[in-house]
Amino acid sequence: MNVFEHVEGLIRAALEAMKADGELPSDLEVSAIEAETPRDPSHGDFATNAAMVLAKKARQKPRDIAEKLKARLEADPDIEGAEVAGPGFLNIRFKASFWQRLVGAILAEGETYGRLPIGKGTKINVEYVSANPTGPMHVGHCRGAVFGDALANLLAFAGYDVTREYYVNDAGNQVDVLARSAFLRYREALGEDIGEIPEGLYPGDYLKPVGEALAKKHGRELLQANEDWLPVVRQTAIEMMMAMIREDLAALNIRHDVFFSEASLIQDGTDQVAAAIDLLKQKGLIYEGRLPKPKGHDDDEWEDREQILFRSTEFGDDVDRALVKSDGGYTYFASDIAYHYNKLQRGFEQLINVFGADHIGYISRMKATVAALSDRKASLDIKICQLVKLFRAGEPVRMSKRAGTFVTLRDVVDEVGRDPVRFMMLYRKNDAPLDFDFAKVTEQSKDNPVFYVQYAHARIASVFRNATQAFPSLSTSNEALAAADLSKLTDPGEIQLVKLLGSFPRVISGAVAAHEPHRLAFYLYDLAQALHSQYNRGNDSPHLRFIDSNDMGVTAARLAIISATRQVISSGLGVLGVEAPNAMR
RNA sequence: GGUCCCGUAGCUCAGCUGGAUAGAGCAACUGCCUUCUAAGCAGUAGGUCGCAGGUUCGAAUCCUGCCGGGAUCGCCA
Repeated sequence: MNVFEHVEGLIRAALEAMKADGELPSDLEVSAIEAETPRDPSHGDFATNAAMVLAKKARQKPRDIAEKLKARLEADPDIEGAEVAGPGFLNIRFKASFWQRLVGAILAEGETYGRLPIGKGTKINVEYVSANPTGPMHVGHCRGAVFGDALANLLAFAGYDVTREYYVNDAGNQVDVLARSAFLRYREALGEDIGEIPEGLYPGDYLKPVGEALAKKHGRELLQANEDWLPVVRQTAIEMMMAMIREDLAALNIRHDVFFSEASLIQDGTDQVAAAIDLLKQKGLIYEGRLPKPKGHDDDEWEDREQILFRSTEFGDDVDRALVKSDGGYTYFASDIAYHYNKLQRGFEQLINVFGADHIGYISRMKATVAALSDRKASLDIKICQLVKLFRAGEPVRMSKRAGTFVTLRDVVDEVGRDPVRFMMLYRKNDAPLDFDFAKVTEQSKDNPVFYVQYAHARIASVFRNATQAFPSLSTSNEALAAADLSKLTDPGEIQLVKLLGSFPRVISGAVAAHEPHRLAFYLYDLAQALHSQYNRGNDSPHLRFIDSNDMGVTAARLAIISATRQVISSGLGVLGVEAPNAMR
């Protein structure tokens, strides 16, 4: 049950009735009206802008429409009353019985509460992380990883058919550099003194195991003068790097469905890059020409040359893009075109890419690509995760790959734990920069929203443990609690909590539409706050405690509320990929 | 110089794609522990939503121009 849809339905029905009775023009379009929760609780449970939205087309004053709508709605048995306010708002107040019933409805829906049928099985591809397989992931990758994963969870929760995908950049220069770096470690593993790792190669110790594995498997047979060994070493190195990356992701509870190899685009005699470019050529979007020299930095290496270009400007990009390098190979962008063509061919109607802030400049060309390849039919949304600044007790953590002082994703997860990392990464809008302080994230206090939300869940579990002791005969299943006499729920704080539970589906639908999981994190914080608040009222006023040892009936009704609350917190944390514990340590 | 993001309370940030008197957490001040786990709660104080125009019943939100901060700027991945 989605209370907002329910209320909007009531309003639309009332408007239709008004049309039928001639109070509104019969051809009036009514779909734009909305119900929302007023900021000020004294304005009632819901406010609708219907009168103001319709006033112009109906050629009536907003307040007049609102008055007529008020009369219609007040006939509804669930509605306590309505008032016309301000320029034409209609504030609607529901009876307590309506909210009491909602508790039962949420319990009846159980785990499916909030799982809106928005996605309807739409095939959607979420590509995230996609870190180069040349070393361990650093903290910068962490945010995109968590964000992408939570977004994928969110979409799945809302009924999309989600594929979680990782694009492996296993072609091109960087993986050759990786191979050469690993080859040095191989020689080292065979007993050679390799000295300092030369500039331009990867110096990290993490390649030592690769060298050892190569030595073990191949002995000395790779020691050749020419570089025939390169493909072998490269493949082993990439495989071992990807294994390491998968492990790191698993530490964050992240598992992708597809690891898509860039190299596979041009393997086994097929050239998907050429095929994708051919398609664009057929659409008249490929031509040979010159690009203007980019301003801003004066490099002497600029070479004005005739090259093969994709007319991305036709789809909103600010300059056409090169597809073939001066050495004859495809550009990275050309591979990207092929890769996204491949995604489209696999039947995805919607694509989402999660990028780091350093890729902002690629948004318009990628959108142009998908628009061109799909004749503007498929949608591509690109979510940017801004940089994460690390702090340790207020001091920024300086990182340098050379000095070996860069902080890996694994370091962070091992130090502060999976749940705090995930929640903190999500407790901020994705395109806002994030300060991540080890001290604060590790602190188990109210300063830290993770524990605050988890504690609400644990506290409910604790109350249930106590309740079954106080009333051994009381059945605490959702079914039994839903059947309790919920009319005993009359305290304003209790009703307030129910109202908040009622807005869960709306939070989900908003977060899904905007592709913004952080909204859910903030909602859960609010919900936890309402729970703690009501719990604490019981300290000041014992008759408000969830457990009234003299009254099993009222206890059952209150357990119904907090059981529904537990359900929503559990579902919400589940989407965020954070554990919902039954006890805090 | 071009493009994109950000600018909201002393600090860190929300603000439900245009709604009413702009919210939360820290920090400050005032209360509350023989507790259904105080890892908490209630309250007070704190804002010209960067600036100036525009769009309309209505703008923190949309448009334009400035100011300030950041990212990025053929062929690299």
